[in-house]
Amino acid sequence: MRATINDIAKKAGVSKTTVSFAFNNPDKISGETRDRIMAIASELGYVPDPVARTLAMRQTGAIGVLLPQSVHEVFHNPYIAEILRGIGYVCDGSDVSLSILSPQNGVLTKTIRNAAVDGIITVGIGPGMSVLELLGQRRMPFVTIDGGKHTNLVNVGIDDEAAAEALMEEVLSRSHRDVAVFMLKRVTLSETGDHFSLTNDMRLNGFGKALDRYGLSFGQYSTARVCHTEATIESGKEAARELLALPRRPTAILCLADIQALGVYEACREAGLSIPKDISVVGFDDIPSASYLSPPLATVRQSGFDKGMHAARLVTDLIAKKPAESVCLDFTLELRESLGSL
Amino acid sequence: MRATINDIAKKAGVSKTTVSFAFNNPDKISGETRDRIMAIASELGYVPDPVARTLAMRQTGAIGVLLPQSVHEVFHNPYIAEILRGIGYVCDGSDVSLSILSPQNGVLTKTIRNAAVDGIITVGIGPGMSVLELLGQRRMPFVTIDGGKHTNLVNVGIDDEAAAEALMEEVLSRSHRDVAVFMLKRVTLSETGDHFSLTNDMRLNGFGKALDRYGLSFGQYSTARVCHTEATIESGKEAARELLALPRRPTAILCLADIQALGVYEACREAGLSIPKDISVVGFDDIPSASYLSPPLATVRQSGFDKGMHAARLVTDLIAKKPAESVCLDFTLELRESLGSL
DNA sequence: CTGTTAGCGCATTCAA
DNA sequence: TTGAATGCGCTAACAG
Repeated sequence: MRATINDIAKKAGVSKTTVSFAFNNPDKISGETRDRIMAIASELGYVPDPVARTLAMRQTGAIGVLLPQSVHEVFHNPYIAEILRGIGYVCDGSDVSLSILSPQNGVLTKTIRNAAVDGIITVGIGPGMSVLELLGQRRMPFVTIDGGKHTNLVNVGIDDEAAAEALMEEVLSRSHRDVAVFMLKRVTLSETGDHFSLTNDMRLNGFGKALDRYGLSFGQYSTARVCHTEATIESGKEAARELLALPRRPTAILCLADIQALGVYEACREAGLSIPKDISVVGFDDIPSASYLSPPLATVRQSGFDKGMHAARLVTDLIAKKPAESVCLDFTLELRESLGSL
Repeated sequence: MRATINDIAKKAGVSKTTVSFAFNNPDKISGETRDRIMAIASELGYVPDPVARTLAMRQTGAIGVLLPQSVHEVFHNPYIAEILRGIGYVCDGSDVSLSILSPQNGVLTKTIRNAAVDGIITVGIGPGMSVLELLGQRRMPFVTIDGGKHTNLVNVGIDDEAAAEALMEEVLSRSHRDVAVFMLKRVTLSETGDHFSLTNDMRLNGFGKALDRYGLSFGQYSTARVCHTEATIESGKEAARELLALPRRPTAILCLADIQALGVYEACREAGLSIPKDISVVGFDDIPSASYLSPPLATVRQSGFDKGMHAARLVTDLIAKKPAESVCLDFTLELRESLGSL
């Protein structure tokens, strides 16, 4: 068995308190006893148990990032990586570590109950979802990213509707009338069948507004259609393949995640189509590689790093019982070459 | 204050055990008492405290990934993301969660001591480093990724030396004689000034072997030079800029991380150089976007996903007291267009 | 099926 | 400066 604080105390002929002080409040004891204790500790390979420590101090020194996707999917998505990078930037500077909280057995409930963290940042989970109730039940400080606007909810995000509307406007103003939108598939969150689709819905609204101005609308028989896809290269490729095989293929594809665009590019290459001459492609997020593609990908730039950074600061404040308020960040259109005129 | 198991027990007129069973061993008590307890629990918003649970059960249900880089840097590197994806793949299937363990205050020592995890996977940390000793001191099961070969160390990696040698051979066989290698900067691990550079050194050895066959060698005045860089786009760009400004610029740049190549591409674009006509660029890792660049990046393909997956399985075995042995994975050369002949 | 009891390993208040 | 005692919240062996 591993040595415990008792073993050290006994061997050093002091009490547990003294040993504890040696590690946590060195100034409170004489340098001599401290040295003796530390020597014995290192001899016996003693290291204070983090869990017991956590229980006694009632704080873990970790924050969790709650994601509706599997861990496997999470690290597949460069945009989420950007968010994590922003969160990490704050963690690095404040001695807290990061826990990835993903569904266990496809369900988030258990994950939340078992999470040993001081606070949580959710990504893509909105109000009205049982998950957030559970968080409240645990009296867990939390901040949402892309969780939608809502009073008494601290959220970090952009105006997705406005961003989508602006993007679609650019597409339509270039005479495209036959467009396809790659939505992100909804995800099951708990046994009660929760879904997440907040930003998706907001963006759809935005697209709709712009379409409306041009007398267009989404629909089975219209020329604006929605494809349900995942935020992966493969899914983008697959969906694009289907579209490109249609007798009358769309002239523009809008991906709700840049990462899908990589797949679309490949599908176009396979089909011998040139971007943007034969077909236009636009994305959303502006992941790092977007501008390195050829042609560079037109997209909506929203800083995942900033989102993460703000969220991490806010949850840190919340943990310290300081007040925190929602943040709405800016977005910008990056109209690169992949979007052309008809 | 949050309700505890005692509050529930008291209010339900049962003992703590019964409440505990209601949550963990529902079959051990009558359905009736269970329902009553759960009703009271949800009424009082009771959720078993994960930390106390962990202390009592002596297992956290989490594994940690120990990285010598800051969290911020970690999520900047697509290759590490691939490793994490592999680890995540195993986690998703076995109900364990993932903790990112990065240096605190630039030092890993504290991180290791405070890590509340059942096992650890290190990335880029090798034998002879104090970090591993500390891990042993904590009796913590661990597996290294890219930690080098060593008896009594469970490691997952590839034959870096052979991979580097093969890569350099391809470059030299295409008549390049003036090559630059972008090494990865060493990193400080602890107060005692630990460094990590295992895979780097192995690869340098491999490069050297190939160079040797052509009568070349690294050196200040030779035509094979080493640049110390970080694994980021920016660092790659910066280093490339300097090289391209030289009176006699190299004809080939070898990046030890694909991500740097993105920066090199950009620097070449700025300088009006075409790849591979004016200069060749090769990488290492084969990150997802490598094949989407234009021209596609020549590189050494090693599967980060597989590394992560194997390491996670091994550490899981170790935690379960099962035996585990090192794994050496394959690599393959992806000789894409960015590598040309002189 | 349920209750009693004893830890799990450490932090910390209060006395000495 | 040090020590004894108490609590953190839960699990699990054992007894009934």
